[in-house]
Formats: sequence, structure tokens, C-alpha cells
Amino acid sequence: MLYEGGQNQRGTLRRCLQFAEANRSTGRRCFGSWDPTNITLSSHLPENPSYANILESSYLESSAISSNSQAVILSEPPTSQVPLCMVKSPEVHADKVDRSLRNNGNSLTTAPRPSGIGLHLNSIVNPTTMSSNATPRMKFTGKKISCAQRDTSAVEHHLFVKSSSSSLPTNFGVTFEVENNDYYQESQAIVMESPANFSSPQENADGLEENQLSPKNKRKKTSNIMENEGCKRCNCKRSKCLKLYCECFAAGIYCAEPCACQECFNKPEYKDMVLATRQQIESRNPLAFAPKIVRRVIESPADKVEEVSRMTPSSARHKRGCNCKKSMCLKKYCECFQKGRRTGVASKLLRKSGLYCIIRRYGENVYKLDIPEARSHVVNVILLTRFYSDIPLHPVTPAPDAALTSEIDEILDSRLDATGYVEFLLIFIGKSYQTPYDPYYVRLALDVLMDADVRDVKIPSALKKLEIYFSEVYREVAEMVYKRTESESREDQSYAKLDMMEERSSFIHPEKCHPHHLSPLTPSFQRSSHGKDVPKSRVPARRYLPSPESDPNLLSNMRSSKSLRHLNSPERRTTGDESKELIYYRDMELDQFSPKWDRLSDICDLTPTPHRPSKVTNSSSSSNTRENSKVSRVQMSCGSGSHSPLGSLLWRSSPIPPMPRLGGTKLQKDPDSEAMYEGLEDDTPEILKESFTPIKSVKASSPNQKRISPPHNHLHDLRSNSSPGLKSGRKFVLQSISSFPSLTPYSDPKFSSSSK
DNA sequence: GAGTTTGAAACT
DNA sequence: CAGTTTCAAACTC
Repeated sequence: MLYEGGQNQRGTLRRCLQFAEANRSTGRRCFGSWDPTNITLSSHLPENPSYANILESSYLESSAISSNSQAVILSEPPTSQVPLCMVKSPEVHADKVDRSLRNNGNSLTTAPRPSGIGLHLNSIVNPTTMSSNATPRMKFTGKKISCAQRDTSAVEHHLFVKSSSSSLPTNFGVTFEVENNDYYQESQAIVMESPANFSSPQENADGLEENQLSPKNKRKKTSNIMENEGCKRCNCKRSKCLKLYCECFAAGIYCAEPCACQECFNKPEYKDMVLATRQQIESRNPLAFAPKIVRRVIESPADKVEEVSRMTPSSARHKRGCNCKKSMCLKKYCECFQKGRRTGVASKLLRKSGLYCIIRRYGENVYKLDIPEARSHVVNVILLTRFYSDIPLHPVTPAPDAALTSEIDEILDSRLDATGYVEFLLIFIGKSYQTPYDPYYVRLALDVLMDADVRDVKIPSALKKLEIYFSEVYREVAEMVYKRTESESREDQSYAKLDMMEERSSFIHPEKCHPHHLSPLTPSFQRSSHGKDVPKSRVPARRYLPSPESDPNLLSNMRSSKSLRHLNSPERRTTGDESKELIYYRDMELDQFSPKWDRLSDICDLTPTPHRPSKVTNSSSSSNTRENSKVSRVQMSCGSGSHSPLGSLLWRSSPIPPMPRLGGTKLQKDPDSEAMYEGLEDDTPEILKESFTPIKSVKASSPNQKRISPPHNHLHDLRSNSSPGLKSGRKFVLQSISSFPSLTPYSDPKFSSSSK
């Protein structure tokens, strides 16, 4: 490993390096107080640019240190998998520093003033150790070290030797001792960039700082050793460079020649003022000079981690991130973007919550985001809703722009078949999201499956794939089914009991009592929510599938091993109240395909036994719901009017509203509201966040009213042929997975032609 | 290069 | 603590 010094919290290093004296004077322990353990030296990076990318991903946080990079920034080693060309031991570098120092003849007493003659970093680092091939992430700001190093071993010690701050020379809080204690200026000398900066988004965009580079540095840059962000250049006019507005001041460095500031007090001659100002600012906000982004310790030895924790208070480690609103974290206004790390809102959402959070937050602006997945996802959502007009547009799906609309229409025109329909279903199950699945579309998919369209269409490959996808969510779904079944049993026995349950649920989640807190998850609900008294659900009378998250008790119950055992137990399969009978096909050949196959089939295999009357059709509201549904699916799926018993079970049992809504009150907020999104960025489980779907803007019907046209002949044959098998429990004998169009979640229009 | 936009910092 | 103002960088033209 390359942990030499083994510390990641270099971000804290810089500032404290600069302001060590100030901290001493205040007697307050700086969260980033200088500690050589913060320094890790990795002088060599892989020459292969791809490595830089790898490193970037591994060191998203690391550039914070170098972002302002006025201090000694030593790159942290990448993961062990990343091959480094060469890693110089700290001793080697120290030795070079030592030699350089000696060669320059600098001593403490003879050290030149900061203004000039100090030991330039270029002279410190032996070029041979920084060959262009094994380029170290070392940057030279062009500023000079007025190296007042009394003892080169001190340099070595500070740079590379892990030690406590108490072991540092008492006179100096920083690496390079300065005669006049001008740590402030001197500390600008060395910048060793972290790998992350190599590929930060904007590092190539601005040939920043080039004009401040000395000829040597320019040469360095020519040899690809240099990187930007070497030093700060401010243009302060009114802040006197004594406020955090001033980048130099904020970075803990004195303004220097490159600065174009006016009335600058951030200079060595005003050191006292600078320090006093800094103390004042720190007294106001102890984290004012703390790095906003401090990388986490990864793969670090436990003791090191512990040490990090000890050194850096949580408040300093936290990711302050940004509060970007309009720039979408895609411009340099955003510090996160600037530092090349995905800590911005969009990035955070993408990383944490998948696409929906991004879409929720950015709405139509999602098209502007540099997140292709988000756009593709929106396309898919719209495609689905248009393709299958009973499915409401996801409440947070932004309206497509004209180009997108045209694109979608084109896709639809080419894919009005059942295969495409199934594909669209698949898209929205699991694989489309970074989260395991999106409850919203899982429910929609279940809804559709309950309608038997897919089953009747009988596109083996599609079904197989569908089941495969379902396998990922099967456990949860199965639990839902089981719970639903249980609930239904109770419902059949006693409505009073259900009322009691509802009451209990309401007690736990009072917001559930309010009809507005019902989820718009199902078409039927959507329609009813749109003022239509008669639900149009494809599966009438289905109630809302409760999410395991909807009720903590339910969740815990469902996830109990007992529930699962019960669900899978043979007894359960073969006996019991018919109303809650679940059809299992444990022995079907499909087992060979997947361990979960039987259970998958449980979901998909929903054909009711003929003798059993459909609870759906018999239910009070079922008949009407069907009437208004689209003809195609009704006829296609359940021409006899019967419905899947499982579907019935699924949707009829518990009156508990489906899908917990995060913080009930928030549910009612406008999806465009920033406040609404705030909850998405906390530590709420992603699945809960994903289920956080506002009611507003639900679209009940397809804009184009385009419907799939199932292969009727084929469908007919399948029905007649497969019906016995279905009755006997042999269904979905998917013999092969034919070449199926790519269902890449982030599909593009190309897939439309591929499946034809 | 001037003017605008943006988000952080500072202020009230 | 929320809202407003100030500020300087980023951005646009």
C-alpha cells in the first residue's frame, strides 16, 4: 500500500499548515492541526491516463486538499488494484529534499526572504524522480520557498514521518520554518497534487495559473507535470482580502504577485491583522477554514482510521458540499464541481438515490444535466406511459421538450407491439435504476402482470427476462404478497379487525389517515384522484399494495424469517382459504434457470383457477373499474372477466395505503419545491426516497393514446393451448431466451429498431 | 472587456 | 435562524 503517513485528511492540513501559528496563539486545537501523518507522499502516478481516471474515482475526495493547493499536498495512494508505476518511499523523497536543500546551501540563517530567493520547489524535487513517464502529481506554484529549514531532516520529518504535532519543532507549525514565522507565505511553495485533480472536470478547461508559473514551472507544465490550481489569485476589491471571499485568505495564504487585489491586507506585513481576522472568523464559524470536503478514509488501516477520526472532528469531516440551485453543480460556481468530485447535489443524488431524485430535483432541467441516464430515464418513462396509457406518468417525470417528444413518438411508432410493451415494463423494473428497484414501477409492473397481459402475450424471452428482473425484487414482492394475503385473510374474517389495523397504522403514521397521503401508484388511484369516481384500474378493486416500508411493523413482520418460510412452505402452497391461495409452481422446469425461478413464477403466474370466482370481479368496486379501462388490455388479459387470484390477493387485502411517503407533510409539497427535495438528500434509505412520489402532475392517459397491439392470433393460440397448463400450474415454460432487444435501462432510441 | 449570473459569505 | 446584501468568481456576449 501506498499509505505512507497513512492519512487522508490532508484537506485539513493545508489550512492548518498555513495558520498553525494562529491556532497556537488561540490555544484552540485546529481540527486540521498540522500533523505529519496527514501527509502521504506518492510521487509517482501511473503514466497511463486511464489510471488517472481510476484514481479519480478512488479519490473523489482527495482533490480537496489540492484544490487550493498551497501547501504540501501529497497524493494518496490508490487502491491496491491500481498499479502504480512506481512509488517512491518517503525516505527517497525526503532524501531528495534534503539534498536539494543542501545543494542550495540554504540554511535557516541564510534563508532568503520570501520575496525571492528561496528554495524553489523545482530544485527540491529531483527531476529524475519525476520523470514524465512516472509523473508525480506534484505541482509547483511558482512561488518560492524561503526555506528556513534548519535541518533538512526536519523537512523529512514533517513531510514523511508520522509523528504527533508535539514532536514538531516548537517554533514552527509548518513544514518549512520561516525566519520571520512567515509560514503564511512559505507554505505556498509546494503543491503536490492529488491524483484526483488530474481528471477533474475542469482541470483541462482552464489553463489556469499558467501566467503565474515561473519558467521552470512552465517547463514542468510542458512536461505534463504541472497541474492547475497551483495557487490562488484573487481580484478582491472591497474585501481587503481579509474575508473568506478572498480565495487566498480562505486558502490560508498570503496574496502574492499574481493577485490583482486592491487594498490588500493579506500580506506578510499585516500578519497580525490577518491572524486576528482569521481568529475572528473562526470564532464565528470554527469550520470556516475547514475543508468542505474531506475524503473518507478508505482501505486505511483501522488504527489510521481511528486516528483520522480523532484528529478530525466530525464537523470537519462532513461534506458540506454545495447549495447550488441553478448551476446544477455543473459549473464552476459549484465548488464540488470545481474540485472535480461528485459531491454536488446532482452527483450526490445520482450516487445515492439514482435518477428519480435527480429528476425530482431538477425537473425539466434534467435534460440539461450532463447525466445521460437521467434523460434516458425520462424518455423511458414517457415511452412507457404513452405506450401503455393506463400507466400514469410518473409524478415527477418532467415534460419532455419538443425534440424529446418527437423522438418518443418515433419510437412508439416503431414499437407498437407486445414485445415492446414487455420491454417497457422491463425497463422500469429494477434495472433502470441505481436503486434495486423503484417501488413505483414495481407496482406498476405488478399491476400489469396482474392483468395478465404479459402472461397472455406469451413472449417467452420477454417473460423470462421479466422474471429475471423480478428476481431482484422478488423477495420484497413476495413479502408484500404474503402480507397482503395475510391481511386479506384478516379482512375476510373481520372488517373490524382491518379497521383496527388501519387505526393502528394511522396511529403509527397519522398521515396515512388522510386521503391525500394515498399513493398515486396505481392507475386506478390516479384516475380516482382525477375526479373520476369510477376507478379504471385494469384490475378492478385492487387495493394498494402496501410497501414493506409503509409500516414499520409490517416491514419487520414481512422480513421475518417466519414470513418467508411461511410464504414458501408447501403447506402454504397447497392449502388454505381459497381466497388467499397462492399458486406455486415449485417443480416447474424453470427452476433450472434460476434459483428464484419458482418464486418468480409466483409473481408472473397469476392465472386463476377456473373454478375460483374472481374476487376482483366479485368485489364491490371491481366491475366498474373494468368498464372504463382500455379495451385492449381488458380483453387481452382477462376476456373471461376473471382475474388473477394473486392479483386479487395482492390488491385486495389490506386497506393500508401503499407506499410510505416520506414525512407525510412533505408529500403534499410541490415536486418543484426545493423543500421537497431536501429530504432526499439526507440519510433516508434510498428506497424510501424513491417511493417519495408526489401526487401532483399525474397523467392519467397517454398523450397519444397509443396502445400496444398484441398479436391476437398468437395470443389466442396461446390461451387455448396454455390454459390447461396454467391450470395445472405449469406456466411460463420459457425454454430459451431468444435474442432480445437490449433493455439497457438507459435505453436510447436505437433499441426500437433492434427489437424488430 | 463589460455586463450578467451564480453561490458563498456576510450581514441584519 | 431566515432573509437580504455583499462579494468575487464564473460566465456570457
